[in-house]
Amino acid sequence: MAEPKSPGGERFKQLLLAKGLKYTLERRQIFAEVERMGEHFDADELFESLKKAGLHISRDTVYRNIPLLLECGAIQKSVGRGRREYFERLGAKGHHDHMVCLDCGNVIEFHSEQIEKLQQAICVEHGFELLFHDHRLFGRCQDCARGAGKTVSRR
Amino acid sequence: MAEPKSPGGERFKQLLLAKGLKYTLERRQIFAEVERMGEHFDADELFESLKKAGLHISRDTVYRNIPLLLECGAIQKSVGRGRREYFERLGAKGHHDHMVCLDCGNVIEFHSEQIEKLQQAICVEHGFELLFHDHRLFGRCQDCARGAGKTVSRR
DNA sequence: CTCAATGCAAACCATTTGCATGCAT
DNA sequence: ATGCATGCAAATGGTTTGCATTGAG
Repeated sequence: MAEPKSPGGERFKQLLLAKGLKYTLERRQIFAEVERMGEHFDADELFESLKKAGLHISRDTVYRNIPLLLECGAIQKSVGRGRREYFERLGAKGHHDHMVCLDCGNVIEFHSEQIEKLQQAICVEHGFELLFHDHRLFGRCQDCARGAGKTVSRR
Repeated sequence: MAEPKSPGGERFKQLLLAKGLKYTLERRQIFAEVERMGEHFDADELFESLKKAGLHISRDTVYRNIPLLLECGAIQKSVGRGRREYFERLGAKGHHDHMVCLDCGNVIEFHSEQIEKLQQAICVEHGFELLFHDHRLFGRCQDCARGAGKTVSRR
């Protein structure tokens, strides 16, 4: 099996190396699958995807490697429905954050270079090494704000 | 015990009435406790708070009433660390955000007026009515960064 | 060769649900 | 009276962990 050539793959490998962790076949496969995944997914969907691809990697291994994927910036936490933790691939599209409509559940993506920079500056101030972040704005989207407060649908 | 005089309390009562639900002592107490809670909390913290207040309301009842609190706008979903669902009192003032150390779990608070303003501006751009937000930075705090990264401690 | 990674199964634990009883309406 | 609400206990289900085995370095 070929070495991953994507820049993300390199970063993943570097992280493992730097931490003295092993660059196993499973990790390569999980990483590769992430790059094939849709934009949003949860741990179980990733696991199912691997299974469908004919690989036999246990769900546990997927779970155990998610922190590493987060740390190397391959994925970021995302907004999910229900109890599951949702993730999001950080592809060519790059990093972005979310506005979540509390009424209809709709998610709008946004990105602000300025905010990213301020964030980074704050971390430097505190001697904090920033690995990834989670920035969500909750409120009402244009449509729902117009339609004005009916029942607040949960879930 | 006096009737709740807060506007939120009225709204809560109205909602129950409108739905043909009962305005029980427990519901009154839960609601009152929410108004005394800090800005962010989870179901269990709310339950513990009630217990500390000398009331004997079961955890289940707290859980069962959270949807109603959401619906009447007393609280909104927030995001917290770990597996628990976090909530946030609406109308709470003085929002601050957090840096979470992935190694030691330590939480550092920060606040940036500039970021808040940029956030607000982005929302206006999208016609999004911002109610509250969640902004967390994950990484390694000064102490842990110095001690250098070995184990990927989760949690 | 050594220690970390994996798979399996069992454990966890926040949240949910079924059921009998208890109250608000 | 009527039927939703509560408390208890047991169930759920996503995630985590212990342990024996495998495999990367």
